[in-house]
Amino acid sequence: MAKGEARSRMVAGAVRLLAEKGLEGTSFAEVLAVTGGSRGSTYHHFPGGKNELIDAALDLAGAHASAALEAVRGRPASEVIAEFLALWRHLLAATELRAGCAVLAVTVAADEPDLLAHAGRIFHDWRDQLASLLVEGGLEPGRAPELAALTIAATEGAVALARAEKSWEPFDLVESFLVAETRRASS
Amino acid sequence: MAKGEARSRMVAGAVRLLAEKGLEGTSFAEVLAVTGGSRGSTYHHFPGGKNELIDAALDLAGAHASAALEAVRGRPASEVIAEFLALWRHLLAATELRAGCAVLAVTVAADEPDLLAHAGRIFHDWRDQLASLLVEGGLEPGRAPELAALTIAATEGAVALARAEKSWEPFDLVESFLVAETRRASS
DNA sequence: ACGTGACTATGCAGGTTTGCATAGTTTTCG
DNA sequence: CGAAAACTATGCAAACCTGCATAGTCACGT
Repeated sequence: MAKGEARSRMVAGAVRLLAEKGLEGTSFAEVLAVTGGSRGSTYHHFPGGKNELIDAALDLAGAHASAALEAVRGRPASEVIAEFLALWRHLLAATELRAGCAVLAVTVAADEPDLLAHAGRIFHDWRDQLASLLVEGGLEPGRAPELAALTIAATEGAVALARAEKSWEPFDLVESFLVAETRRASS
Repeated sequence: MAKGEARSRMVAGAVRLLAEKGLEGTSFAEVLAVTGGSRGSTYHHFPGGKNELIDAALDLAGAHASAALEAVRGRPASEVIAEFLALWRHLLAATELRAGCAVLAVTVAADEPDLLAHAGRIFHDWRDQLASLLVEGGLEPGRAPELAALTIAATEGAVALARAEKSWEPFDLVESFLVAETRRASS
């Protein structure tokens, strides 16, 4: 195995487990059962213990969405919003509505203030980045922070509702509203 | 102590702990530390174990919001939306942005399908009830399911973002948009 | 008064989790 | 080649959780 690959696989596995089973369901034992690593090397890869694993997973999840958004910089605002929703649609589809957002999972179960603050930074970064993309996509600058916050909040909630209800309906309704509203506001 | 009071107190304590510490943070030990009951009587009050406690907590949390909504039946749609948001604003204010939604906490951490389905039923009931209130409040019936789903999803997300960022900004932005949009759509 | 059901008090068993120790193996690089 | 660094393998301790057992106490109704 290449250098550091075991660590990377564990971090990716932690993101998946956070999304599907929540923070407490993301134990080292579960992560290793998914990634196949060795129990004894956990504190070699993560001297900071579980918090270091979760921190790395939050960064990976945050960077994943951030990179996907950056790929549509310059496109019309409604396409930017559609891309953000497509990210979550793919996650729901790939897991048959079983997975949600890893950052949200940490937010609602965080026992340590550090983890909660880390999740908060990622949400804040997403809002800033999305607002900037919306402005570049033709949205009136004064409305961008509002629509960015609404989109992220509504999408996170819609993913959770779809998971719990085991139905695409909440997600579909929220998606069509957000895309239509953005089109109206940026035309 | 009156008959059944210990049980009721434990259920209420479970709602608070779910909102602040998530599903796994809501252990019998934690609940009893908050409500003051006795460890030995847990399986007297809850023969079904922890799942019975969480089920009861979900019902209480669901009924609480449902009753508050029912109290504004007949009022204009924008006031109905404002009331729903006020529910969560009070929770955030009372806990200095530390608590969130108990139903969402179960959704993202549920290990048992039964608990997830129970959370889903509550979300679905909220959507149905809110849509009906919006129609009675003057909203065009075709738009009610969409606006109900958007409001619940966006509010759940906004509460989570506000908690994580320790800032009222996401909640304020989402609230002002939803109220304004409802006013536009129902005038 | 008395019995029954509701409740308390204490404790235990089996499992899981984190964090670490100790020893052995593989990889990498000079 | 040879040594250092990276990694594996196994296991252990302290803490926690759930679920239950056992015994004792209180309250209420008849």
